[in-house]
Amino acid sequence: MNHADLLERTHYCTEITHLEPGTTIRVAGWVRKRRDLGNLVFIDLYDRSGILQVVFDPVRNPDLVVLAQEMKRESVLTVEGTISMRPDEAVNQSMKTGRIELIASRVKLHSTSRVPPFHLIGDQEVNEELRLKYRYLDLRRSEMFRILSVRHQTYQVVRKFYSDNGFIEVTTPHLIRSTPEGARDFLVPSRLYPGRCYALPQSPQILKQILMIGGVDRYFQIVKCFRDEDSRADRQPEFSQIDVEMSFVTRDTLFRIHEELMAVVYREVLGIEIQTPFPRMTYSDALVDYGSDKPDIRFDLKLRDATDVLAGSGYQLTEDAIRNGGGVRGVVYPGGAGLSRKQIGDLERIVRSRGPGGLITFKTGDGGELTGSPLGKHLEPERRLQLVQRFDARPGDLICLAAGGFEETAWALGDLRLEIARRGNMTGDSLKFLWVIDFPLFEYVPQESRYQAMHHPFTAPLAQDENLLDSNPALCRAQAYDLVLNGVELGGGSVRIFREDLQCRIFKALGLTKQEAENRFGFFLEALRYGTPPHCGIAFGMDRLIMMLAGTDNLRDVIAFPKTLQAACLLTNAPSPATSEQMKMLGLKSLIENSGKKETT
RNA sequence: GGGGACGUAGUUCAGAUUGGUUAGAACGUCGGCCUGUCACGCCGAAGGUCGCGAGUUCGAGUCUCGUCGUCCCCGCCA
Repeated sequence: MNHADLLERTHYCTEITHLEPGTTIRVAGWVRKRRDLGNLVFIDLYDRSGILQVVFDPVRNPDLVVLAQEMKRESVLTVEGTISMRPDEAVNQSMKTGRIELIASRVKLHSTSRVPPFHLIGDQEVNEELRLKYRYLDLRRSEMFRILSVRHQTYQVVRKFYSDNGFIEVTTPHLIRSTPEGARDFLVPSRLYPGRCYALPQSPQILKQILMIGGVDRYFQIVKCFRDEDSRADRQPEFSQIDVEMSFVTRDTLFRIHEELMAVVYREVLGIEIQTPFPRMTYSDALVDYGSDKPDIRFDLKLRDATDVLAGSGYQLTEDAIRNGGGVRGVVYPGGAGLSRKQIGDLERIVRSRGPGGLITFKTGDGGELTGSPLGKHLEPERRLQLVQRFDARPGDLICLAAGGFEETAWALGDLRLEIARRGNMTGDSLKFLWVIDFPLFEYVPQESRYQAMHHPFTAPLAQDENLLDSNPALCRAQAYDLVLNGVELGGGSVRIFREDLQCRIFKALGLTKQEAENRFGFFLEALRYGTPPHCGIAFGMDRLIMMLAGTDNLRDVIAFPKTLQAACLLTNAPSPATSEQMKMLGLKSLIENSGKKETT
């Protein structure tokens, strides 16, 4: 019985548990599964809320049974029926609607479906390539809707929070002028100006600062950003940021506001209370203690320096490192003395990939004695004891040492520290927020023999380091900060430069001539001359924040239509070749014979 | 730009170390039976360019080279 007038639902499938048995309702959705017992037919109907069992009973409605028996998976229906309590023996405890069912009385079959190319139910892992190609089917899985829902709630909470705090959301353009430094730009060729291009924003950085000069005072935006760099599991070429800028406030006020933002988001979205204020750590301490600029402080495992203990041992690896101005640092692997040679080899590979020539490991015995490294032979009992004490190593632990320059050993041991914690399941389920502050203003690029801005070139130096700008830029620290959660960088920002003279000194330290600075940032330098308020800002990776909230480790899962690692969209087959007409209109000529790789179908 | 893993039925995977008859399983699909199922059950059937292309060989899913695609990492990502 196809009832043409049946379309709109009165309830979502699972939002009926409060209704009285006997109530007539209409639900609409997809056939997830059919169980045909010959005459009696059950259909699991689902919509975004979940599953409801619909009963087609030959006694009450024999015509409907025939229809139900032909119903394919993923067919689309509206069903009218009455809510009924299930017989006691037929109650399904594992379903939200397991105590009730819908006795169908009228049904409209809206559309049918081909057999889906992958299983929409069950725990079976599905090839992500297929999921992305048939994203609309993937999105029908309840887990995907849950994540979309978390994302939606986060957007609402964030917008309300800023609005309540006097921020206004301003939309900035996506077709902007390319400003060098930073990531590779996505370019959009101009038709009206053949040969010229717009760039898609890597972030609205300069525009939001100009909004401050424009007196907006408190700005925010949830905005798409584009960076033409290689992807990672936690990086997409196109991503969303919560972008913020505010005038006439200190860094501490910005911190307080955003601690509150995180608290509100976790409270409203997940019902979790988090503790504020967040601890702060300097970049320098982070590197020394954790070998990272985004330390995961859910566990301790601090790095320790053992240079003084080992100096003069006569062991070549460590002696060379110390002679070359480096040192020996290490981290302890609790209970790691039982590791096999192969397992230790895996650890060594992590260290080597960051630079140090090798990993020196000592197993701590019951009596505190050390075994397992040729370095041991070079150490007097006194020094061995010092080493054990330096690392607070207990019997059964493994002391892991790396020798080399400070930075390379720090980063290497930082990676090792994370691996040790991962293997030891040491992270628990806590949420550890952390501000990392006082980043270096510049980093040296050896290949180009010049400095480049670590954050971006509009970041203010620490006041007390300003005099280092000309004399020793490498030591100059910035008023830049990152917010880190459980070792994941959620966002970062800085106090900005608002004086033209200081901005010019920065450009000079970056090796830009007056002319070059004028060419690249002239409009911005001009703006700075017209009364710029002291201001600061921050930007959060919206997708990463949602990853954390949703508890997934794949950024693609929190984006409705993500790109692959090769920056392709498998659903739409973007990018696609431009037609010769399009190219001509834009004044472009391709150097590639067939406009690149073949398009897949 | 570099390194690594993977690609076999619609899906998830075996088969590859040792090249050799007709490439298997589960789920799904199709047909039949079944009135309380919910991983329904029972009986039966169909379904394969072993990603693609070369090469070695009497013979290649298996070995070699190339290529395409997906994932992971380094570089890169102010």
